[in-house]
Amino acid sequence: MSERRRGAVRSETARLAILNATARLFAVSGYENLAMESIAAEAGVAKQTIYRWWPSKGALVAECLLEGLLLPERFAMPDTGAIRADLIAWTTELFGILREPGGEGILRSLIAAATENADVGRRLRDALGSPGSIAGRLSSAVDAGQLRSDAPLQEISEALVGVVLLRALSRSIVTTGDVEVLVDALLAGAKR
Amino acid sequence: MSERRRGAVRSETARLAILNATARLFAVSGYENLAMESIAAEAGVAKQTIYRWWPSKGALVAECLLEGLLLPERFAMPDTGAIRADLIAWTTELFGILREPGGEGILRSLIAAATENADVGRRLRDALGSPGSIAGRLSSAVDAGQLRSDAPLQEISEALVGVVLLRALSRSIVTTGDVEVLVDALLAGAKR
Amino acid sequence: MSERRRGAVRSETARLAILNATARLFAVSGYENLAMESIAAEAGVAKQTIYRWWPSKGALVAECLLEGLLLPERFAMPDTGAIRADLIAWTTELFGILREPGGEGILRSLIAAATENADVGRRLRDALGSPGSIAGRLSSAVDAGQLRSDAPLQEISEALVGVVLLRALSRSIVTTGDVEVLVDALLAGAKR
Amino acid sequence: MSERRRGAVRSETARLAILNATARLFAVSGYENLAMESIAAEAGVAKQTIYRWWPSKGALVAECLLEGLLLPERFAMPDTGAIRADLIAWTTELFGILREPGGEGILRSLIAAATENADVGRRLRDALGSPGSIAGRLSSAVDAGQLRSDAPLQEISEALVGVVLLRALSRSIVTTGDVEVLVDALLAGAKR
DNA sequence: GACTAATCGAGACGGTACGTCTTGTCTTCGT
DNA sequence: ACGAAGACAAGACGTACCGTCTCGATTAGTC
Repeated sequence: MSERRRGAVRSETARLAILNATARLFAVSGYENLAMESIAAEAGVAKQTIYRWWPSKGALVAECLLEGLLLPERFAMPDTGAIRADLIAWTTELFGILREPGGEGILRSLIAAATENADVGRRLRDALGSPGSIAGRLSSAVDAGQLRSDAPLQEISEALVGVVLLRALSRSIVTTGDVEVLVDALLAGAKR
Repeated sequence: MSERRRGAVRSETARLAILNATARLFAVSGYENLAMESIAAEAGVAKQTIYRWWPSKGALVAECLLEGLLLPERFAMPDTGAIRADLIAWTTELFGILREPGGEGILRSLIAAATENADVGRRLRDALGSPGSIAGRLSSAVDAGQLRSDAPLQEISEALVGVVLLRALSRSIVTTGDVEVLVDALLAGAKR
Repeated sequence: MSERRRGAVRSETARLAILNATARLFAVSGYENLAMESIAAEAGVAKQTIYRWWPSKGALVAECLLEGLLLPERFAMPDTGAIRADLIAWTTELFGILREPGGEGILRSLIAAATENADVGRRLRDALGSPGSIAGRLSSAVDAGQLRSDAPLQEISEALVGVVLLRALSRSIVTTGDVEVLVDALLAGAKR
Repeated sequence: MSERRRGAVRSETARLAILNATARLFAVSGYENLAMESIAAEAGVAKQTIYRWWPSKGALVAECLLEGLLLPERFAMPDTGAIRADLIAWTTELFGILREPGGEGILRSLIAAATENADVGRRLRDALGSPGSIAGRLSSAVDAGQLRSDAPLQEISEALVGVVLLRALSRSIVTTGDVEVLVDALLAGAKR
């Protein structure tokens, strides 16, 4: 016996307008200067419609992140068979955000969001180093016999992403050579 | 002809009261909920006295950080001669913040401050992995012949600290075993 | 050819639930703090069901007033034959509202409703000084030869009620003696 | 020894801007539609500056009333020596508000304000029938021997004002003849 | 019995205003 | 000149209601 719901159904139009407005304003203003009132105005939506479905700015940004609206879609891990080259390519891409105009700000804004909202934190880690990307690639390298079967894949993933975060926070200049050194340092103990 | 300044001189009492009030409230409320008005009230000082000397909340927190008022004082790098054991001890200490009640919040608050203020970012990196601590220890291990002379010391430092940040942001549970695996992974390629 | 309407008929249950909920909440909250949403909730009714039948809060309160749900039922004008005594008794009863705990608030709330809604205004005047009560009693006193036939009955009625309103608005303390003085003042010119 | 205050002093400019903005918007919108945000905007003032000094819209309107910004300044009681003529002139003036375009709305708005705020109620009574005006005039008529010394001056005053309020609430049409009838009815028992 | 309309409870929606909070500047007086 | 006290403009916060609309269920004539 189904417990029938009653009343109007959630408007998908409004939901998408809100998420898109959030993504657009996030890119422009960053997390700190992102105002719920502006999101509502930009989305052509009442503030209460946002608060009805998301408890906080953090949760809203988290959902944007999950929907892939905040970060470029290019973080697919390549798989050419050569694990070192693939990692370097991927990490270079990742560091690339920091080199773009405004890219550093976006990443720092995401970090700021993550400090406020646990979901953003988890999704940030996953988005950058998700099972589908880095960890998966590493374990397929294990299968291919390129890495030792007891290599600390998780730690290597986290270290790579962690360095990116630290560089974003400390406003360090990122050079192209850094990537190779870092990848080699991390792979050193994992190679066969 | 002396270029003597005139008028009252900056009150050291007020300065210390402000810094201490900031540190106290920071520990209680975190960075986001830290209000300048509360700091002024807590310090028994006028708001203008804060703004006269610090341009923003971020700068104020940065100075607290620099003065060692925000983080426990125990991050001195040990030097027993055994680089692996020393790194494990130090990293365990570092991860220890995350395991303490409220410690995770403090670290996340510092990260939040770093996203807003470049000084905090730089000082956070230095406080956790400063030349005087980890980098210095690593280079003395090189001198002692324990690590290769071309070992990527900077990258190892940053990876260690980066992992701590990532764990703080993603609210991952930190186990004691993680530290050894991480240190071994990072030292693998650096050992002689 | 019957012009009969089709479809479900208006629910009397709902209508009564709404009126009763309105009366109940009006007594508790007053007119200003009376929310349509609360009425709907209290009545177990959808908001639309209210708006389908009443155009506004004012109209709803007006109907409550008309149905006698808002004011005590005791404003029947006595008719003992002695016009002065009857008027004093009735006016005392009227002033009595102001002396009861909360009664002043109810009257003020009705005045507030009257400022917004013409119907409430008219019904308030009629409810307090309707032909069936004060004006009728006065004209029967004329018939009985107690009052002059050209006595300004309407003005006397309005003055009595007006004084009650003014006292309610100005939060004046009402004493028992006031009533006699007032009635005598108003009857003075009307007596034979 | 004076307990000297410190800090900036209240800005008279802001105070006047707020009161004038309130009076202007009150005349246009009435009490119900008078928004604190509009007042702040119209006055070029922060909302907090209003709330710092007045606890509510009612209190703000009360002060406007006290400063004579809401009602025309013409309610001075004439004193030609003839009490009946003076009373008729004054009451006609008073009823005049109701005959003006918008005047009825202003009076009803004031009544609405009075239902919310005790000060407005008291000041409304005083503004319309203050000791300086009607009650004073009546007692000088007593001195002049035109009225009996035991005439219920207070009740006559209140009845006059009360009728005006009732007419405003019930949207009754006010004719010129009404005034004379009313005044005569009230003076009847007071004359020598 | 199918069709058509109107009602109902539920509740999402775009809006407006609320009263509070914090920021960073400015003003006043005392030291 | 500096400090405390604190008023100020600006503007975001999250909440409360408004009146409208959408949804599916139900009810009552009409065909």
